[in-house]
Order: sequence, then structure tokens, then C-alpha cells
Amino acid sequence: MATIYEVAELAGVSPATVSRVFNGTRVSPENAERVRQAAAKLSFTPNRTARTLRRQHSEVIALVIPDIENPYFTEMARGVEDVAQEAGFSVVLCNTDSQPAKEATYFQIALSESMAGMIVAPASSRSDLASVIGRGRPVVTVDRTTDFDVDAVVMSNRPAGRAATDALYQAGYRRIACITGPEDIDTAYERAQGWKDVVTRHEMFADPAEYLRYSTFGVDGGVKVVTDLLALPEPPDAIVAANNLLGVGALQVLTERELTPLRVGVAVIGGLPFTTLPPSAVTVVRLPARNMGVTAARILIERIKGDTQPARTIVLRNQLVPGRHRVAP
Amino acid sequence: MATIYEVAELAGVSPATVSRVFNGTRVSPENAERVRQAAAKLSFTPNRTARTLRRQHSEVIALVIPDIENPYFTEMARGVEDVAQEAGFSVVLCNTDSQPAKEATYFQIALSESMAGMIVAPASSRSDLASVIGRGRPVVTVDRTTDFDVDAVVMSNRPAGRAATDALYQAGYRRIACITGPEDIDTAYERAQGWKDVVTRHEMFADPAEYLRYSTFGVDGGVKVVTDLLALPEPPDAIVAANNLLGVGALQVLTERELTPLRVGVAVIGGLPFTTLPPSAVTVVRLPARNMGVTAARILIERIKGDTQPARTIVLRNQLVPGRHRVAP
DNA sequence: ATGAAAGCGCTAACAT
DNA sequence: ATGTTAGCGCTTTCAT
Repeated sequence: MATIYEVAELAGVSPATVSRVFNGTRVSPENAERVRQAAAKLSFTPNRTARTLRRQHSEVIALVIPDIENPYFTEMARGVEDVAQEAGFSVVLCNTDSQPAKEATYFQIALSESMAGMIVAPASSRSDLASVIGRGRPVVTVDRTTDFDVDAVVMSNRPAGRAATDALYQAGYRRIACITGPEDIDTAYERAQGWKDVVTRHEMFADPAEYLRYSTFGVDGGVKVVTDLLALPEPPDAIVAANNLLGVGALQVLTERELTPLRVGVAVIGGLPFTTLPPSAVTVVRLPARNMGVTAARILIERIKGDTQPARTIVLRNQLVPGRHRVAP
Repeated sequence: MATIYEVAELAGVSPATVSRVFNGTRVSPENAERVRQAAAKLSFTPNRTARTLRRQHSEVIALVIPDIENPYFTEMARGVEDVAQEAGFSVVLCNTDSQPAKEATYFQIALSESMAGMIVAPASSRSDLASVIGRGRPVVTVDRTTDFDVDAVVMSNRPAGRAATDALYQAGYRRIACITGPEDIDTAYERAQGWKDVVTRHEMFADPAEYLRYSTFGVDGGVKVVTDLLALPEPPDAIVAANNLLGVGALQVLTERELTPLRVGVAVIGGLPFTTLPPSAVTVVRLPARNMGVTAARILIERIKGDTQPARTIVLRNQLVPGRHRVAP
């Protein structure tokens, strides 16, 4: 790979001038042109490693997510990417598998690669952002919040849980269960609270807890807990799934037993990825995944550029898309 | 961030010794211990940027894929990740959107960040790997091949097309159409050829081309061309979809018109992501996505470590999972 | 086994 | 506007 020294020599200028040309500082038009020619001839590309070492920060943003196979997060990634690209940053995706240890490793790597900043969907409420923040790198959390004083982009989870549950109640269901993710993930908890608000208001159950299941935010989790719920002495007549993958799991079980769309109503918080179901079969609360990515990236880039206002939490809105449920007679 | 100089001072040794401790070269046990203590006290982490600049290669592998939202590629990514992590590399995911320009940009970035190597699912047959190869960086292509002399991990596409089509024929379908991806992507072309082999053998159509549709490898593409096919004077009674997303698109249209599973048979090359369909409704040719990632990563890492044997192409096997189709009377 | 020192390629003072 | 130069933090000869 050619260096600025070789380009400088070929163009008959100093290395500093070459550097200036590639960094937008003032250079006489003639020199700039000669440098560009020389660079082209040598097919010179600035060495980003050297630049990063010198500048103490790179032009890459780390996006740390718990599950790269979850379309919710990849959609978010697209949003981040589009904004970042626009601003001249590249995005690297880091998959933590919801494991705090893997997550911590990626934090270390991001730091020691001097990445410009980080967008994190924390693996758990105890994710340790301290080291990153301590080093002064900008961090924005998405989807979930933490106890750290950083910008966060989230959505209205409890209202989402309420909306989903309400829609099923309006459709005539009267024993609405809820399946959600790990209790220590705030989205899982809050959405379930939203469900609880509604079932409590309608005095649906003597003990709502009986019809609430914590699980993993995955298809397998959904399959397991729905199977559980159906084995209850008085099984639910509808189910609120607190994320897309739980929804898929639930629908798999119900479809197999031919309980949906008719006999058991389903509402999902999150879009159903690659669904082949008729849209009317299921109530969906659309989450602004892409927009969360976009918003987080914008904030992060502002921070990278030096914005120092106090940390904000931005709450995005969801959109209810009711199914046309028909309660079995 | 602490540097080796500070660690060296605290441990009472030279920076070189500190470096040696962190690189596994011989250091006296006592010194090694003192360095480790000092490093821990300062919570020192080696600066990867500096290391990369000096060594001329980093410890990260770029995985360049056309569509990060396609579960086929994310599954592959998991395979790559697992192997890479094991070997001490981190993986960064680069999404090209099937755009050669974006792809070229990521190649440049990978080079100028001195990444250790690259695994690429080429956006098109004309992807320009020349610059990367020219710089001596190891490259492995996955899923698709190119004209460049590099290692490739692919699967048996034409046989997959044949198997899918055969399964539908065995089930009794007699007007089997095929929807596939862009003609210049070899997987799209080869799978269609496999379909052609079978329909030609059975003299199914006067002109098979009429029942073959090239499109994009996306859900929208599937919706569009299946809608097309159904408008034919003599519409097909079954459809082979050449990838997972086309399959989803096809199933969306057919479900909406209540043509599947009974009236129109469907076979998909690639797993159906997050499906809620009963497994018996569709014939599926399972692709070894994860295994391709694993294999590619292993080869790449060997290359990074200095393996110089001639480039190989490894062809992985697929697995037919026939549906229980029932042809409408 | 250890240390001294050069240098990876770049940027940013500073000097002109 | 341009050149000179120090140095970002590390690894790696080359001495000892």
C-alpha cells in the first residue's frame, strides 16, 4: 500500500500537504490537483489504522446487539447504518448472544480499537458500561435502559402492552395470558406490566400471575410457555406475546393444534418477521425498530462531534395494527 | 488508557518486556508476574490500533454479506463468529445491500484498517476482489463463486434445484414453475438450471422459459413474480422458490388467495425463517448456512496463519425435507 | 532473559 | 500555503 510519503514524492510536495488534501484543510488548487493525480496513480488509500492511532479515534461505530438473528435488531441495524454511512462512519455489528461476558469483551475491543462511539442494546440491566463511559467514549443505549447516565432511545413499552391486551379484550377475549422475556430486561417487564394493567382493570383473573410467563425472548421460549399455558386447567383464550420471536413460537404451537386464528387470539408486540399469515389473523403492535436505530445513530454522531448537553432519554411511539379476530362461539 | 510504558515503569521493567508478556514470548516468571500485577492495577489493555499499525494486520475478520436482514446470512454469520472467536479473532459484519459500490467501499475499509482477512458473499459475479487479493489479504468467498482464484465454500445448487422440483413431481404436480434470483448470481442461475433439468426430462412445458422467473432474492420479488405466474393463461400448479425470501413471498401470495397448501404446491430452497406453517405444508431443501460459515472461517484462519496451498472450492451438501403435499383433485 | 531504539503511517503543532 | 518534526502505542530486531 502506498503511503503519503510516496504520494508526496511523486507530487513534489511534503507529506503534510498530502495529508491536508485528504483532510479538507487549505491547499493551493494546483498542489491539490497534483496530489490527487499522484494518489490516483499510486492508488493510494489513507491508512486508517495510522490515522486512528494518531487521532485517538477511528471512524467506526460499534453496534452491540444481543441477537443478530432477530429481525428486530437487524432492522434497527439498517437504520443505524444508513445514518452512519451518510456521516462518513462505518458500522460494525457485534453480537453478544445476550451474554454479559461476550458483551464485555466487545466493549473492550471497541475501546482498544479506539472506536468513535457505541450503540448498545444492553444484554441485561447489569451491563457494565462503566469502563466505556469512563474512557470518555460516547455511548447510546437502544431498546433498553440501564442505570448509567447516557442517552437512551426506547419506546413506550407499557402502553404497548396495554394496547395489545386492549385490542384482544375489545375483540371479545376474556382470558388473556401474557408471555414475555426475562424479568430483568426492562422491555420484558414493562410490556408485561401493561398487560397486567388491563387484565387487572377488567378483573380478569383472581391471580393474574398465573397467566403471566417469563421466558427467553426466543422462538423456543414462546413454544415452551405457550405449551405450558395450554395445559392449564382453564387455558387462556388469547395470548399477548411481548416480542416478535415469542409471537412466532406461540403461533407455531397454536397453528399446530389448529387453535388459531379462530379459537385463541394472538397479539404480538413487534412485527411478525417473514410471516405468511393473513394480516388480519393477529394483532400487531409495530415497533419503530428502524427509527430507533436512526435516532440513536444521530444522537451518537452529535456526541462524537462534541455535543455535551445532559443525557436524554427519547421515547418513540408504537403503532397498533389490530387483527380482525373472531372469537369462537 | 494506560500504556505499556506506564506498566513497565510500575513493574520496574522495560516496555519490551511488558510487550513480551502480552505476546507469549519468553519472560522470567518473576518479571511476568510483576508485569501482570502492574497491568491489573492500571487496568491496562493493549492498544489494538498501535499493535495493528506495527504488525500490519489486525485481529479482525470482515464478513461482507449482501443482506443482513436475510436469516440465511445471519445464520452463516453465527458460524463464522463461533469459529473466529475460538481462534481469537473478532468478526465485523458489513452489509452491502447487494450494491457493488457499497461492497467496494467495504473492501477498501477492510484493507485500510489492515483487517486480517475477509469472507465475502459476493454481491454479483463481477465483484472486484482484485484490490484485496492484490494486497495479499486472504479472501474466502461463500455462497457464491467469482472468477478470482480464491477459496470458495458453496453448496450443490443445481442438485438442490433438481431435488426440490423432483419432490413436487413425485407429489403429483405437473406444471411446476420456478422463481429465482438475479440471473448473474450463480446460485440463482444454477438452482433454476436444476429445475430446468427436471421439467425438461418430463417434457412438462413446450417452453420452460415461460414458467421461469428471474427476480430479486427478496420477499417483494417473490410476491411480484408469483402474482405474474398466477395470471398466466395456464397457471402453474406448483412453484419452486430458489431461496428463502422468494419462498416467503410466494407463500404470502398463495396464502392470501387460499391456494396453499392444497391447490398449489411449494418447494423452497433454503429454510423458511420463523415460519408458522405446519412443516408438512412445504417441501424444503435445507441449506447448510451455519456450516458454510464455519467452513469458510476455518479456511480463512488457516490462510491467515500462512497456509499457501492452491485455492480450493468446497461444496457442501443440502438436505431435502419433503412436504406432505396433497394435489387438489 | 532483557533493554534500547527504530519505525509502522499518519496528523497537528509549530515554524516559515 | 507549505514544510519540518514529534509522537500516537506498540512490536521487533539487535545488542548485551
